[in-house]
Formats: sequence, C-alpha cells, structure tokens
Amino acid sequence: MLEMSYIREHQDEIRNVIERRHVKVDLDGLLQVDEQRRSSIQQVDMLRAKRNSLSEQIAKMSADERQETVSQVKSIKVELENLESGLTELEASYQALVRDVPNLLSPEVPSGKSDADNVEVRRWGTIPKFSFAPKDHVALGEALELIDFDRAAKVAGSKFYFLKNEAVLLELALKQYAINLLVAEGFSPIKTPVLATKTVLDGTGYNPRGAETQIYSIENSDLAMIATSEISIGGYFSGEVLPAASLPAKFAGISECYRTEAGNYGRFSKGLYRVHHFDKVEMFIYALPEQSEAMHQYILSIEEKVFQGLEIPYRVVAICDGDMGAVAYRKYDVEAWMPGRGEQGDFGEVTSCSNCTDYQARRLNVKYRTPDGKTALVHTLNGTAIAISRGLIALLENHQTEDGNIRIPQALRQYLGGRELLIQK
RNA sequence: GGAGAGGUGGCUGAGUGGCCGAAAGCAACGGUUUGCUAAACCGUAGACUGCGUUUUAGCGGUCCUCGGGUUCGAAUCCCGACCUCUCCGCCA
Repeated sequence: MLEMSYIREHQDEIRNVIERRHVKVDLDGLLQVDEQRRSSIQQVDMLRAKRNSLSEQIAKMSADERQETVSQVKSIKVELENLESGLTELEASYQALVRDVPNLLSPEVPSGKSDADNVEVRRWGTIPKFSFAPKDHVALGEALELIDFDRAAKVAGSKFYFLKNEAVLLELALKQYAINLLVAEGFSPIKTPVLATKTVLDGTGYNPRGAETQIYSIENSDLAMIATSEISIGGYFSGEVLPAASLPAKFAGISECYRTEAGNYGRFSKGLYRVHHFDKVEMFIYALPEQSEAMHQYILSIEEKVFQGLEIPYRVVAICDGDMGAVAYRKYDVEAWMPGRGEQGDFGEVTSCSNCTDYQARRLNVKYRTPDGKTALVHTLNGTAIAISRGLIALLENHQTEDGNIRIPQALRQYLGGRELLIQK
C-alpha cells in the first residue's frame, strides 16, 4: 500500500506506474472517494468537537441547567450517526481502492510487456554437454524411483507428488545446505506457521480471494495456507516498532508452501516445476530504508552462491515492469539451466527476490524508531534460498550420468554421508 | 473440552463513569556534571489522522486487544470475538 497523500500529489507518476505494470486500478475513482472521504471526515470531526465540548460543560452544570444541553447533544448524536455511517461506507470503498495501487518502480527496472522482455544481467557456469541423450527430471525420477506423480494423483490430484528414497535424502540435504549457508551469513532460522490469517495475507500483498488467487483458504475460518514463508515472516513483526539497531533483521524461513496454481494448467508445468505444494528455504529481511537497495543485491548474491555451490549453471534476470507484481519495487529472478526443459534444454526460474520498500510495511504496520525518537516504516525484502521442487529439477537434470545415476556436487556431499553418486549400488 | 483470571503507551504497571491520552518506574531523546565510560541531576517526549502552516504553529478528531451496546459523556458499565495465564480433563 502507498500513502494516500503521496498518490494524491504524484498522480502522473502513479498513472505511469499503473500503465507500466498492466494492472487495473481505478485511480480516478480512488481520488474521488478520497476527496469525499476527507470532506466527510471534516464534517464528522466538527460535530464530534461540538459534542465533546458540550458534554464537558454538562459535567460542570447543576442538575436543572443540564436538561437543555443534554437534549442538544442528543440531537447532535442523531445527526452524527448518519454522517458516521456514510463515512464508514466511504472508508470501506477507499480501503478497497487504495490497496489496488501498486508499489512505485525503481528507476533501474527495465520496461517491457511480459516476461519475454526481462533483461538478462549475467550468466554463470557452463551449460553441460552430454555425450548421451539426457533425460528430464520426470523420467529420471521414475527410473530411479525418486518421484511418483501417478500415485500422488490418486491421493491428492494432479500437481502433487510423492518424493521417495534418495530424493527425500536429497531434499533434506538441500535444506541443510541452504540453512547452514544462511546461518553463516547471520540469518536467524525460523520455522513458521503454514497457515496465516487473511489480514496477514493482505498485508503482504497476497489476495486470498478471487478466481485467480494462488492461495488455499481454510473453510469456516479466517485462515489460509501460506504460499511462501514470506507471508508468515512478514506478519511476524506486524504492528511492532523495532529498535533501529536491530535492523537489518535477517530471517531464514523454513516452511512448506501451498499454491493453487489456478489457471496454470499445461503451461511449463511439467513434473515438479509447477506443483501445489513444496518445501522452501526463504530469505526475509527487515531493513532500514537506506539499507534496502544494498540488501536486495545481497540477497541476490546469496541466491547465486547457493546455485554456484550446487554447480548448476544459471542466469540472473532483471524483471521488467510489465512482468512484475504489484508489491515489488524491484525484482530479480535466478533462472537455472534445466537440460530436460524443451527440446534443447532451457533456463527455468528457481529463485526470485524482491525489494518491497515500505509497501508491505505500511499495511502490516512495521516500524522502527529513528534517532530523533520518531517512528518510520521499515523496508521489507524477500528472496528464495532454495525451493526444493525446482532445485531438484536442476540438480537431477544437470548432474545425471550416462549410466543413469546422479552426481552429487561437492558442497552437498557432507549432507549425504559423503556420497559422490546419489544412488548407491 | 470444562472452570477461573486477565489483555492499558517502546517496556513494566496504576487507574472502576467527567478533574484521564492516561500516574509511576524503566527505556529513549536533549542538556548539566565528568579525564573517558558509568552514575547522578535537570528537561523533552505516545501513535494515527483531518484542516492549516511551508520550514514551521497551531486547531480538531480517533486510539487503553478487536467489534457491538448503554450514557449528554466510557480505559472504566454491558454483550460478543480473539488472544494470554492458572487449574482440571484429553492427547500426539
């Protein structure tokens, strides 16, 4: 959420941002409601002031003096009730409209229409050349008895999977690897609730309602399942004022993530790439405003470090305005090489990191105390350390051997009893 | 699940209808003292918001978990929700 006074005073900028992000926002409607809302507030406040001062006088009056003033205040009360109910309605539509206005865009954000216009920033690693026909992770998973999609479909439907045997060990190893790396960087590991209230979902910018929601809601409750621990960690400090010295506060969130993937059937959704449920180690940072840009680069550098350690080639992509959600001020993806993707192999998104500036913090009401004793909104940032499902795709496909085994990269071996190959004969 | 107690500012905690945006203490900020640090002393201070001011200056409104209600007037009384604690029961 942006500050209304900012929206009002920078209408051209806001219009521009809305256009660049291809979001539907009724800015004129918002400005109009805001106008009405503020004039209604003035009327209500004036009437309340009158009531308050009369009530105060009543306290000092003798019993028989009171009569007239009391009835006067009674009539103000009736008038006030009408105005207040009008204001309540205006407030509701104002809230609904203002939350649709997306975050500002960093001047560094490239412009474009869709993900095709994202800008490659750099590449790392050498794309593997196989002397044999490489398999994709679905075939590998089946052949090595690592993943079972068919039986998962019986249990929970499509886009679910059983992870089995060495794949489970691999998942645990990947988590441990990522967590240890983050702990060494000073992140606090945190395991979060996997359900969160709709207030928290809204605050982080995840809309639990509507046909296109990514969020599973729990029936007969105010709860929904989190799509990422970004949501629960964002709620962690909501409504709090943090000491400035505690910032940046760096969290390594560990949770399962649940996504409906509504409307995504068939589209780049083979195997583990797009699933309803996966484990993820997530970075989340609460930062001072002046730190956030550097923290964003820092998160990106850790994402790269994770994949460098896994010896997986990747590229870093700067997300263009037309492909960015409403919350991020600036965003990068890391796309790992996936030999089984498409005909020749292709890059596929494995991580994503956003600087949300104060957009989430304003709605979640997370502040810090400035040196002069005032409060100000923090900045929030998030990024994927490793999403296990997609990490597995890259790992299995890149490190497959001719005889159908999987080579374990050096950095991961200590978490797998030192083994060099996944399947031990 | 049953019974009871409770939720007040950054924190601890007083306040049972008007003198309360709220005592006191701690923390914070400014200053004095000090070789430095600490301590001591003095002072300043809540958040959000509307109008105004345009480099400061005010004047209002709202906020004592949240939502309703009673009242001219609610932190205070009533109802509901949520959360916390204690005891009992049940259970990974």
